[in-house]
Amino acid sequence: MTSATTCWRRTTLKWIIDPVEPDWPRTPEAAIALQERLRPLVSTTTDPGLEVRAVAGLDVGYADDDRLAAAVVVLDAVTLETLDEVVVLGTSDFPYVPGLFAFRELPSLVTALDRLSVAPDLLVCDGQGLAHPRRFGLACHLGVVTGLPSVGVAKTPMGPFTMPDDERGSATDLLLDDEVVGRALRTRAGVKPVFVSVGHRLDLDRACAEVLRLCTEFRLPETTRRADSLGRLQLR
DNA sequence: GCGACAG
DNA sequence: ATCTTGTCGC
Repeated sequence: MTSATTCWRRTTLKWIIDPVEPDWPRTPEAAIALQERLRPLVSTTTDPGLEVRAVAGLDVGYADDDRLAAAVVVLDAVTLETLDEVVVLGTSDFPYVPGLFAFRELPSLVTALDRLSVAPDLLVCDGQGLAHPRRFGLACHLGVVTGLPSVGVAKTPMGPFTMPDDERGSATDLLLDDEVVGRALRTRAGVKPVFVSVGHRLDLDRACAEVLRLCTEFRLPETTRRADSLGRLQLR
């Protein structure tokens, strides 16, 4: 059982849901059951007073063996100055299964988040949020367990989509089972779009606006890029 | 049944 | 995810 409304550890972040203990799934069946149990907790509305000052970028890099590096960077949302960084070395215990991606990366990411000394206002995750077969991708899972607003930014879509216009900022709906689950967002002209979906405590418009704001120079948000290079560096 | 399927 | 050279363009 997940123990609700208790702190997992007492640090910068207070965990709304016990993130991994004691019943962390070890089988696909148990993982799907946990997703379906947590899915109703997802919120798609933005707090009226939400101000994103500190943005966290999360990414996991893999080595040749079964080692991985979970990296979290916290940036000033305006200046993009680094406020905090944490890297955690771990192993991949759960196989990569589409739809269960979170179970591979979430434990190490949670450990990294727990070691932050600056609390972020928003989590920018490398993967899907609601654009997921059970509407509970990595970004939703991280959002729900931390209680923080979160957004998923994926490099490839889960399903078919229509290509947005070439202009930066243009977007098209991402549909799954006749339902809008996110957007294909052009973050830079002449470059493939990214696939944005709500994770938690955010509406889709705001999610896209926050992502666009972080894509100052490249296709991917600066948060994701920094976390990626930090993890890559630590793996060597 | 078969293929597709975030990283 | 990761393995990689060159190449086009700002």
